[in-house]
Amino acid sequence: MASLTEENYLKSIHSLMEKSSSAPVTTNDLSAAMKIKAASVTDMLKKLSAKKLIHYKKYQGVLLTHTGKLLAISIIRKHRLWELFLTEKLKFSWDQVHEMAEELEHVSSQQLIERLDAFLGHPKFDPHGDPIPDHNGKMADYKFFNLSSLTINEKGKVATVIEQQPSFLKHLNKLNIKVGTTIKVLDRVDFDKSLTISVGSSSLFSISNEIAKNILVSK
Amino acid sequence: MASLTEENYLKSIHSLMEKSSSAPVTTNDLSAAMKIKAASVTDMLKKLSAKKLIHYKKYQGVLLTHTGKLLAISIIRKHRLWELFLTEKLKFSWDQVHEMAEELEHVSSQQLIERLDAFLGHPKFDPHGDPIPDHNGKMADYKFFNLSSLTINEKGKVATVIEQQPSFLKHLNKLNIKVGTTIKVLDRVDFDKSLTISVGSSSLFSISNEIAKNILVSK
DNA sequence: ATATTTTTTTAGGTTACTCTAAATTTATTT
DNA sequence: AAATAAATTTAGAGTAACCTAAAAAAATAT
Repeated sequence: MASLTEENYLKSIHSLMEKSSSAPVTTNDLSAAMKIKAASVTDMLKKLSAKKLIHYKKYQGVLLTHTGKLLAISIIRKHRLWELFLTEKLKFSWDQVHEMAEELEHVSSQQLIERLDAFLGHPKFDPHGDPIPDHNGKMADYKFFNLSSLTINEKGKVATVIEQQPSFLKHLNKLNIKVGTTIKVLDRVDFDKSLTISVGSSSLFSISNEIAKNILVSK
Repeated sequence: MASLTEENYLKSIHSLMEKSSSAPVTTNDLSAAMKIKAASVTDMLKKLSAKKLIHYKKYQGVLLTHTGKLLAISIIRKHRLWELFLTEKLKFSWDQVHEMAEELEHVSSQQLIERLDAFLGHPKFDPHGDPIPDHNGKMADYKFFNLSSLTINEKGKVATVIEQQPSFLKHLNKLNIKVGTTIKVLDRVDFDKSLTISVGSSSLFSISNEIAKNILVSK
């Protein structure tokens, strides 16, 4: 239906709309975000408008139509599920996966993405803490932060975890880490990215990056 | 380096070369196989020749150069690994996976495919019994057949299995099925594709399609 | 309120890949 | 070995997505 290029435009429009509090997205915004010249953007906007995926009036910027938004969200869903697959199953670190997911998200099969979702256990957040839309496009309208991304002395409240295996959850129990626990990052070892953290108001210990990157916190 | 389209041409040339015992592949062969008009094929052959991926002389057909062959094999490697991922991890049946793999094989990251290979346990054969090239491009030069693809009254000798989990292998032990065992398909139930088979010269019983499709035989 | 700057669009061009129709080369038949 | 048929290539054109340069509209400044 929509070409790979069209999908990328829709995705960019969506993400710019999210940032700038639902104001119309301008041609220049898109040009800058996508690194494509404004004149080319105009061409594509006409095309997307003809397909009724965006609302577009000359010189007035764009908004997604309902259909356009659904399509954009379905691409975001694919992107985030693939990112999670890459980190959780193929053991990539969460800073390596974006570009690969940019390619994988355009694989068209709907069935594939539903099976992937099931394979991953219907996850709610990607490795960056961004919510994964469900197959109806519904998702949490907030974002968490990866514990391993906090700066030193930053605090966070545990919101959810990525890895859901019993062995991992049991380990968290042992460390007294559960949803709602406040964690403060006190130090980070450059070599292996392991963290020294304080949990709650008392205990203080070190955890590996492997563990940290599976914990999502709110700030 | 090579575009998606170029990759598809190389792949087609390779597979036609395999079939027709290394005779040069003709423009018409490619045109038929790829469903692209002969005139367009000629254009692309010039382009691939300029890139030194094929040996091409007007009216004489084409052969892959060394570089071209390596590239073709690397795409086949990706294709077959993705097929195996789709059947083994996402539980697709082996007749559903070809088209999806056609898309996935063009995802460019080399690292991704190496990790996928490791995740799948460095498999040697895809769900159709075709050998999977290793990361140097080496592979077995023969093909097996999936037990579930045999026709009734056909016999096969067990060559290898796809699923390598201990629980599966233990089950095969119980059934007295091992590499070298001769299996004859006596009946197939339409409803669930389960098979009635005779194993060796004596026992006769029924196995599910789930099991059959993980067994590769030579005829 | 006019002049200037910025943004956006139009006009015309390029590249990759495809097509049809016509011309050329090779293969086959008599 | 010439005539015919089949395969292949050339020529010319179309589409998608991009570009630069120039024109037009909107926003900003004086």
